[in-house]
Amino acid sequence: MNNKIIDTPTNFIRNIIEKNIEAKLYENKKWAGTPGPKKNHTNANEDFAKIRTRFPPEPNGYLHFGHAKSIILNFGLANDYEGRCHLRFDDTNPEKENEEYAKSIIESVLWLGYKFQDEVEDNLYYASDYFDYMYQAALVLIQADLAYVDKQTPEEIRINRGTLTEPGKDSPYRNQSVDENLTLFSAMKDGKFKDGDMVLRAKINMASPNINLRDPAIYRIRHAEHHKTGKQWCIYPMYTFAHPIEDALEKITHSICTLEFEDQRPFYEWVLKKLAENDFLDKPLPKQHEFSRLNLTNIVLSKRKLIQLVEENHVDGWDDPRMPTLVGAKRRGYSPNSFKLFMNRIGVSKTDSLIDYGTFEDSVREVLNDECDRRIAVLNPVKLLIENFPDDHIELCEVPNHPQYPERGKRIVNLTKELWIENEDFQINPEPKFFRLFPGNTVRLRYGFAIECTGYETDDSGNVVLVKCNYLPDTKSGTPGSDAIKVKGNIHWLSTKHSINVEVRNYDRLFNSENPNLFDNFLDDINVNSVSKSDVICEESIKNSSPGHQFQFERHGYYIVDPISKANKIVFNRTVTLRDTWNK
RNA sequence: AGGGGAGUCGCCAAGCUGGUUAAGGCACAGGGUUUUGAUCCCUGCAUGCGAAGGUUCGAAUCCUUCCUCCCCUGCCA
Repeated sequence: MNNKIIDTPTNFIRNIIEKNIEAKLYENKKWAGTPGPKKNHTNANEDFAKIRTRFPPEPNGYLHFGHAKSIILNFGLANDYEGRCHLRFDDTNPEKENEEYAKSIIESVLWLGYKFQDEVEDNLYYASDYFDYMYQAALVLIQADLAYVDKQTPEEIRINRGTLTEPGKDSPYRNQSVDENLTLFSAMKDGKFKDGDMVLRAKINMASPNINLRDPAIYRIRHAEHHKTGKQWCIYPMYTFAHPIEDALEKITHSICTLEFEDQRPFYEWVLKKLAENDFLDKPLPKQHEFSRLNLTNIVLSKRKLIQLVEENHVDGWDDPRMPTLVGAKRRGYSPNSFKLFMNRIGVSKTDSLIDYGTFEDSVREVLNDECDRRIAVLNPVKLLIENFPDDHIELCEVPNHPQYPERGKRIVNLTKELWIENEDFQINPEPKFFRLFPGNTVRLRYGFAIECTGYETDDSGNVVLVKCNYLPDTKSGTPGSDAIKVKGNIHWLSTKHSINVEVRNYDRLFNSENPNLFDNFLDDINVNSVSKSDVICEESIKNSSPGHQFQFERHGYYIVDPISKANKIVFNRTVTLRDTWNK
């Protein structure tokens, strides 16, 4: 089990890294201990980290399952190849980002079990900490006549960019002098212009078949307050310009992103190459590699749609256990190891894929089977009366916490004359192959006695309200006589006098169809029955559990104590049911 | 239509500098163990690698043509 979580199968990125290491690409890689341009690193020692990767979220939302894939990939690579993985906030757009998101992101990465700060170094970074460097990098490009300030309106820029099949047209400002560009860019920085008045553009090729190379904008004017730098800046670098620089300053070796950035790679390389040629950055330069993003059935993972679900109250907040966010997963009981096992199972490639949600749930079951102690709960109770049982007798039954791990200990559950059993465990007229309770049949009360069903009572509408039985005195579990009688059925039970009520919340898929994104409006596909609440009977030992405690309710599934639980009312979220092949 | 990617079993995914019978996982089917119809353990599961040609003693791996799907025309990331 552990090995399945730790041992990651090979993939194309690991192959690249191994080839790079073998080619001694990073033998003389310098690292000053903190990020910086070439002058900071040249006299530093060789980097002790064999490779460096990074997870670079924008702090404008909560992390979701897709991010988990990236986190596990990047941190996993660093761990496996004696490297380091940086957590870097890509906060280059002041209008969308804030500290609350950043805080939650940090918590989620830690929750998954990854560290970016230790006694050796602190690798928590903000792109906004590099704004000075980025400004310098822009100046380097302008001075090399590789960037210019464009006074065209956004509309003009759009029109002159051309189309997918037609080349663009050069801006009338494209051949401004270096001095003019320097003056203008400086004025931009000093707040002399309004948002959108002008923009700094890289000078590459307006006729490139790759639209991303048609003089992309690299700096824009935004008179906005930044969550980290306040009002210090009114110009901000674009992602496409900032990202390669961030990577290079941090001496990242492998910059791993999703497929939609493939077209961007030539520009990523252009920026690095030009800045290295002009002595701003040192080698080895980072290399970008792209993998396909995670797609799962019956959920949505686009940030826009997740925001909509929350803001329009289709769910109860970002951490609603139905949400495919990491904060939601935590409440739902999807443990970090579940994610790791799942990611190892699906692998990393460049193929577009759509993975069945059931595959994820299977990984959850496999991990939770090991991680969770067992408890007893009767979800849908009906009374069972043991007619030949002494009225006030309490039989103490030893119950193991985990059938495969005796070292996890045992607990005592009280057996009495009147019990709760599962409604589904009794049938008046048993269907074929049903081997639980029915009149005349013998089953075992799990960890207790074998019983024989002697009859039942119904109410006026024919519902069974009481099942009657006799117990077989010499059959108690763990005693020599217990094996004397063989039964096929094994049902769980709880004493009506020694049990407590708890609330259980059952969750189902948030969307009805495999791919809600195919709907004109994905909300039309929402599953209106994705949550149901019920009161259930639980064994007494559960009352000392606190939020985050997770159990398997035997024969049912995995459940986790929710933070909204009160002392007198514990609330459980159902993580996932057990596999059930009975109905197949 | 221009550019960039991808197509190997129901779902993933190795292999792809050509050379044993095309790894592995999940799912599925059958059998065994089991005081959870759970877990666990066995066994089975692509003469086939998007299609058609070609090169070769030999091709999923090389060449040609074709087909399908995804991404790109933000002063978002």
